[in-house]
Amino acid sequence: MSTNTELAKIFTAMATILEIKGESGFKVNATVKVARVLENLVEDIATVDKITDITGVGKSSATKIQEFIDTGSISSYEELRASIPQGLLEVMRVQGLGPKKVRQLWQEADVVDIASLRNAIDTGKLDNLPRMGKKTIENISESLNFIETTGNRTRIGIALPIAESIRGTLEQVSGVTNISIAGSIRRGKETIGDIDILASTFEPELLAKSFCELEDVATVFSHGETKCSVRLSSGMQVDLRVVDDNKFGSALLYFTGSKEHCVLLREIAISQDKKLNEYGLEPRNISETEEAIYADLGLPYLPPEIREDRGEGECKNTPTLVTTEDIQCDLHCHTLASDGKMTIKELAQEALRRGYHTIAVTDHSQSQPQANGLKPDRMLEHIESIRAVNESMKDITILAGSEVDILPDGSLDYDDDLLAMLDIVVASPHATLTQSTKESTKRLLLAIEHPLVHIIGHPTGRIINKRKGLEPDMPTLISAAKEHKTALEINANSYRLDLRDIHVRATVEAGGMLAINTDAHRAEDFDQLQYGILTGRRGWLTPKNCINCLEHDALQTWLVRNC
DNA sequence: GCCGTTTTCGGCCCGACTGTTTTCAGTCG
Repeated sequence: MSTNTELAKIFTAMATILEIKGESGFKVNATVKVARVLENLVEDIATVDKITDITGVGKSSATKIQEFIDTGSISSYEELRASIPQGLLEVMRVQGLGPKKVRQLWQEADVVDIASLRNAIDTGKLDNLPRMGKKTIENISESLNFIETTGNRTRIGIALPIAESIRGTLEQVSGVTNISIAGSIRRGKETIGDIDILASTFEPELLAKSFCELEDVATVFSHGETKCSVRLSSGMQVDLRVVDDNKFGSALLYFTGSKEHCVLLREIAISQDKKLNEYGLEPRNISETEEAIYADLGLPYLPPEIREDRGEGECKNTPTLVTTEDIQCDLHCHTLASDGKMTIKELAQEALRRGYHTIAVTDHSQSQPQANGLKPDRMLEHIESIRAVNESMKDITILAGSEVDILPDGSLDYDDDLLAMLDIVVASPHATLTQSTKESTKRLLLAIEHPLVHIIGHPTGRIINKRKGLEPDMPTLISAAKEHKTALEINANSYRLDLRDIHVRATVEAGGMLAINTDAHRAEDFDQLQYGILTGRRGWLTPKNCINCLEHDALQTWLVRNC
């Protein structure tokens, strides 16, 4: 785990412990903020000259961070950790339990972890506690069942289709005038905590009823006039908010978040003697559209994907972020030759159907036997087959390429003579993904510097919620990629989304090039593009930094630039 | 704990819903 990630976890834990101990909410918030800043930091915190120069990190936190860098631990954190049972941090994750109730459970019912909480419920130990009625205990018990069976946040590739389906169903309900997905799905985050739907309607009761009676609903948490919460049988929580039609913009802004972005906007409002909430921006009572609210605050329209309080408040103009319509080619796809399900021709026809001018066939190299990776002699035959199909199809260019393994020592899985015969080389790490930062940086650096490599495919090899992947020194890689004109891939597969958003942002700021590829194995995999686009947009990616947005001839020029 | 174009002290975003109360605390987003 990188130092930044480790420290972010420590500060998050510190904040939770402080909460349980009843410390000031402001102190808790400040600590949470330090954790967030560390999570979003691209460079290794150990390499930062003056830690207090980072906004949100003051003297006290900087001292703790420095202590961790020097010694590998933080004494005040260790003391804090020892002051409460460790299992209480887990208990805080139970829906409906906040710091006050957790403290009460601990001090008055000896609850120290999930198991003892379950036991306390089963033995009736909670029955006589103040403000702990039958319903509250029932709710805790139900949440406990849920946390015991699941846990992770949901990948956007799962959550977005569900959200779209719910939105589509509710849109048909009589009286609905406006309906939108909000929350972290609208912002395109790689994982989603719950689904937020915002609607306005002439018949709020009917909409709420329709929502709570959706086929997949397993539990109804709350069923109010303006807010309903349910859990689906899949475990996902869905919140529906109902607002007046003329307040839709301010409500959409509010419920899209992020929380940090909304705080930023309210602070900007306050500095202008205005007041912003989900009902609008006072004193001029602006609420109909998001655009009007941003305009009254003196800001350009900020797309949902960049609403993370990562500097968007400084924007003078709306950034021109990449869209799916800008994408003109896919440069990382598989066929039957390795582990894909399409022939070369089927792949090209699908690309044509999507309006692409170019498609790259990049099957696996020899070190991927489980994926039917091609030995050099098969690769040579495959190149011939690709050229033949390319000749036979008029309206699309089919590139003969390979997804070549970057071996653990940084060498490539084919020799240079073979690589030189290819139109495009995507070099990707697949195995030995537990290397140290030093080893993985060296490994990827060699591939970036290789003159025959065009793109580094899924640079870290992470699988969301499953595999951490490599943790190379990204600023070093980004700077080398710019220098050697090697593009870094955003693998659009929703399991991967690798590079992740903050590294895309760092690449864009460094002036480097990115690719957004679907890594398609079947025709429907092209639909994953939307997740890569969302990740790109979260990284402030513009079409001019994305090679998939190049016109046909410009792409050809880019491909031969180093050869 | 963090921050500063009135500030190095005194603020720090805000409203809905639930369950338990009988006027509101706690949680959530």
